Amino acid sequence: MTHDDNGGFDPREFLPYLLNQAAEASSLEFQAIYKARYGMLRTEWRVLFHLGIYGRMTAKEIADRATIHKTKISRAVQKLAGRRFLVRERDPGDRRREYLELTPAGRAAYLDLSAVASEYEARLMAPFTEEEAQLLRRMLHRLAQRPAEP
Amino acid sequence: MTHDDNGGFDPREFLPYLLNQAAEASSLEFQAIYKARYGMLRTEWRVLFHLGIYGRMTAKEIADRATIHKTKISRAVQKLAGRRFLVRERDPGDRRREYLELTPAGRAAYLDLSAVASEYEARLMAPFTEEEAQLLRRMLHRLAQRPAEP
DNA sequence: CGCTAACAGTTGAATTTGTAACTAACAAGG
DNA sequence: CCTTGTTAGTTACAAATTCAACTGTTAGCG
Repeated sequence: MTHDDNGGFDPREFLPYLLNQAAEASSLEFQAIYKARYGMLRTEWRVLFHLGIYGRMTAKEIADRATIHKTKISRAVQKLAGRRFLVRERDPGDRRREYLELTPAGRAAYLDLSAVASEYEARLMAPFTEEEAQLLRRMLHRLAQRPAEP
Repeated sequence: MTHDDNGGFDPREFLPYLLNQAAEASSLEFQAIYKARYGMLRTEWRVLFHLGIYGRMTAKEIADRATIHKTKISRAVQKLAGRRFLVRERDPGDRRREYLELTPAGRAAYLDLSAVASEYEARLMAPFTEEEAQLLRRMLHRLAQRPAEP
């Protein structure tokens, strides 16, 4: 043997690595769609989706829900506002905060893309049974919880 | 309701999104370790691991096995070589190719990190049964297969 | 009040990544 | 040999991401 045998540890079976590969592969195709149709980046459609689903909210709220850094949100919001997909409105009660809301154009894009996402997801899950799919979701949710800092 | 209800579609349940969150959360802690101890980036430790496990091989072989773009490999190899974690040796039979091999320092880093990775993985999987863990792996492998282009 | 700390959001500079084009080496057919 | 095509690996430039510092605003508290 020309190399170490470290107890059968295989980097291709390392969970964070596997998760990464699956995540990348599974977003590739969908990414191509929102990029081609609306020139959006990933963070942009995430913001769009959050506003589409939950309605009017601030950048901070989106950042917390989606666990996206605030600078990414800030830049995504700028682009979406520039394309008239959303409007910003300062909160009169707390002038640091700014409410974001989709315009009709933004809503149309959201509806279009969420329909595509739905079909896409169905195709991704097609090889699995309903039980498997549910278990997968549960496990991913569990893994996504960041361990608390002391 | 102040927003659209799009057939119950929730971005937080969208599979590519969930995979991403889980992947990010699960690599965060480990990333901090190899970054702090060895100043490595993700691609760098992947290259290190591959060489540690499979021994001497070329950049192309690593790229194929790990599905990492060759430019990333190239830059990772440069950094690892600069830190004397690996040595490069041109193949006399085909002078385009270059064999990569860990130095003792590289091997030490690999052994250290693979031990950490092993424990880390065990902790990640601890909440699940053995059957669940195996199913998760199978599903991730399946999802990671990119659909063939026509 | 008046001071300090915290917060929402933005910006600029440094890193990192992605895309394309490039060099150097080999291979195969005429 | 000599073109044409392919491969391994590198580099240059643009795009995206990260990190730190910044503005403006509110909150807490002596």
